[in-house]
Amino acid sequence: MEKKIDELLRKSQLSVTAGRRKILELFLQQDGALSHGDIEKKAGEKFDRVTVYRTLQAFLEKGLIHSIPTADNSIRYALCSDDCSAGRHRDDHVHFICNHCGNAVCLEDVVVPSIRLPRGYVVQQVEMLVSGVCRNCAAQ
Amino acid sequence: MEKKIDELLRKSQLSVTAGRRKILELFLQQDGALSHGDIEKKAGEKFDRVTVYRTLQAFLEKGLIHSIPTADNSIRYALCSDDCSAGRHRDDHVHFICNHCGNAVCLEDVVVPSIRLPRGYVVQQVEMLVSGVCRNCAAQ
DNA sequence: ACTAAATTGCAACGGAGTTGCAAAAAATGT
DNA sequence: ACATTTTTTGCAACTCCGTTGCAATTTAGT
Repeated sequence: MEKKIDELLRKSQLSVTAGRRKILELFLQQDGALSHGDIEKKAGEKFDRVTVYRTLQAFLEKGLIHSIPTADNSIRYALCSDDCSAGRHRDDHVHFICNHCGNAVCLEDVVVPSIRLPRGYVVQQVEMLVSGVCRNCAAQ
Repeated sequence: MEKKIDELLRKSQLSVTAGRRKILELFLQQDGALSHGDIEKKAGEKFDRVTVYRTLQAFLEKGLIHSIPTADNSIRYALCSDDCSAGRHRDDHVHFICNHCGNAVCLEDVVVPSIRLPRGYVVQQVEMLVSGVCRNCAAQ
């Protein structure tokens, strides 16, 4: 695990530091998405707010994570799949947010359907955000 | 026009005030979506920030407008179609944001396609956000 | 191990959004 | 039209989020 984390960082051309290790570990332990606040809480008091911001920004730039916009204006982040990097970004899956537990997850298997826009529009990115009740919450 | 505005407000069970008239007018004059900041600028120095916040909140609650989440964490608001009200909300169209001019518009004619989620998930709302280049910007 | 480059923590700042409260304006009943 | 009640507004103050500059520390490369 330790190895894997350091490898991932190096592969993304990021210096290996305690903060980045810890934050990347949090993402790997979690199958859902994390907000800045989540990370600050889970990381304990060990890192400065600013470091968390800058780490997330670096991860974003290097294509380690991608951001998920939400209706309540609180951006979440989730690990990208292996074939993402700073250059190319494959991010064509649907995002789901549970209105009950608040968790956000990537539904990697659900591909965003293609759509036709009126003529004249150029499509660059499509984001599909589904909210409802997740599997865990619905089961209760 | 004046008449129409007052009627709309009354229909939504909102007291008619200068601020609400003005802000609703801005939405009617505009075919795109407006952010809080846009409204403050366009309304001039006439209204307090707080009034704008509270007005938007009131409009949201009464179903006059709906919010559009964006990737850059700046919520926009757009007029709802006529058949929306505090009770029922029909909001099944695609939203488009231009990366060039920054404008956000509702593509009322483009319906969000239905999707199948893995079993166990309960879908309550689907938001589809397309970004790219809008008709006006692409034409140049 | 040494040096250059990158990262971190701190302090400070600016912007966004919220709340309490008194003054002002709108709605209501007569 | 007027008085009363209810709602809305503006102000001040506050919190929270995110950013920036800078000095100190840590990492990477040789």
